[in-house]
Amino acid sequence: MRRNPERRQALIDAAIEVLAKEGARGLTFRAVDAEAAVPPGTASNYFANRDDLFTQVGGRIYERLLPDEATIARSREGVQDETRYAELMHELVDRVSAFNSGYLALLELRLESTRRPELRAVLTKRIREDIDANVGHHAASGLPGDSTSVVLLYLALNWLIVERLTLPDIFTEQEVHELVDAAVRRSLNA
Amino acid sequence: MRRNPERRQALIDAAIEVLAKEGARGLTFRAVDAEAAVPPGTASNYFANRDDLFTQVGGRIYERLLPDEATIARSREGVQDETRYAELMHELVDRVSAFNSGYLALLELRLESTRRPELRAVLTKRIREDIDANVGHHAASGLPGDSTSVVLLYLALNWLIVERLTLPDIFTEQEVHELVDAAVRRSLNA
DNA sequence: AACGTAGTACTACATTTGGAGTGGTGTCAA
DNA sequence: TTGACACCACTCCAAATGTAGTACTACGTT
Repeated sequence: MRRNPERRQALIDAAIEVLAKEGARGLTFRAVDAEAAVPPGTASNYFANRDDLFTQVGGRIYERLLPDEATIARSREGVQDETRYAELMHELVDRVSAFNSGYLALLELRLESTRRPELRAVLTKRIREDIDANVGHHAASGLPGDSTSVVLLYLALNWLIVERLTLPDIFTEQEVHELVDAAVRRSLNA
Repeated sequence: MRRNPERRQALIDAAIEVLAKEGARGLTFRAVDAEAAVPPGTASNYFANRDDLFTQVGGRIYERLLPDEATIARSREGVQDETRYAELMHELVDRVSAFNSGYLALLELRLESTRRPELRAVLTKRIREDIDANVGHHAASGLPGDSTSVVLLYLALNWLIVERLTLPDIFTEQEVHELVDAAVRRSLNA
């Protein structure tokens, strides 16, 4: 088992792209090698088996989807009212949609996790933490709404992103925009 | 190309199970043969190629997820108020969750459709029709809320089902129940 | 009632594909 | 000089495809 951490990370990031492009079943050592532009056989040296590869990707993917420090800091600026909330949610949807392959890869992982208990455990942990962090962050921010608002928004926006990424012709850009606004407005109404 | 319609349907239904169990990449002629308990090579005779198989499954899956006539008729009975609406949404979530493999298969198809234009066209058409039908049905029912309510509910409940099917430990049964109630209540608040 | 035919089911096989894993060699740096 | 890693090549294995050939069944014809 090789230990070079940069190379390992590069392989995992390549695996994310492969997942998005080829699907879970297409995530093979050889495909990762090709995507990362390293010689065939390399991924074999870095991951014990496919299960291991999936689990490591599951551990990493979430880091890449979350906003960075600067973005989080920026989100705390300005008046924290409903309009601001909507603005933040638009940014969120755009940011996630922009890292297209990351989100698709996460969906692939979710489906794959129905067959891989270890992966499921990793994802469950990460996602629970994320939801809790969102609720906590919201509570501390002074933004309107309660914890149920946060979760309802989480639900609606997630599917909106799925819809946009998998079947982009269902909703127009305009409709997506209006739906984000409506989701914010109505979620906040306790 | 064989024509026996019952056999074809049995193969497609088997394909749905395979999709849910093995994922999109695992949907092979041989796997369908095995799942349908027919001799190997049979599926080859019924579908021109994998693309054809995907497309035909995409055409059928939605029929199996939609409520039957009796259920629709029943949904129109009684007072059509917010409480009733919530009741119907609980039934919806339970019904879809119960046909577990169907919903997972649809998710697999969505992801696969990013790679198969023909499949994407079929799914887009079906899902547009479904959303429009829901909006129309809602308008005629006398239930409270506007068309945006219907779509927001569609978004939130879809992801709630995804969450429940792929990572069942994220929300408890109790939380799922409360989220459905909250989603109905808040979506209706224009 | 016997026959012929068409469509389908079943079986077997030849071929292709692609991936896993490993061992050997080269290279670089401590 | 030694150890860790990159690179490359080769073998083995598993699985799927598509089709050719045979058997069965139902139905229409005479």
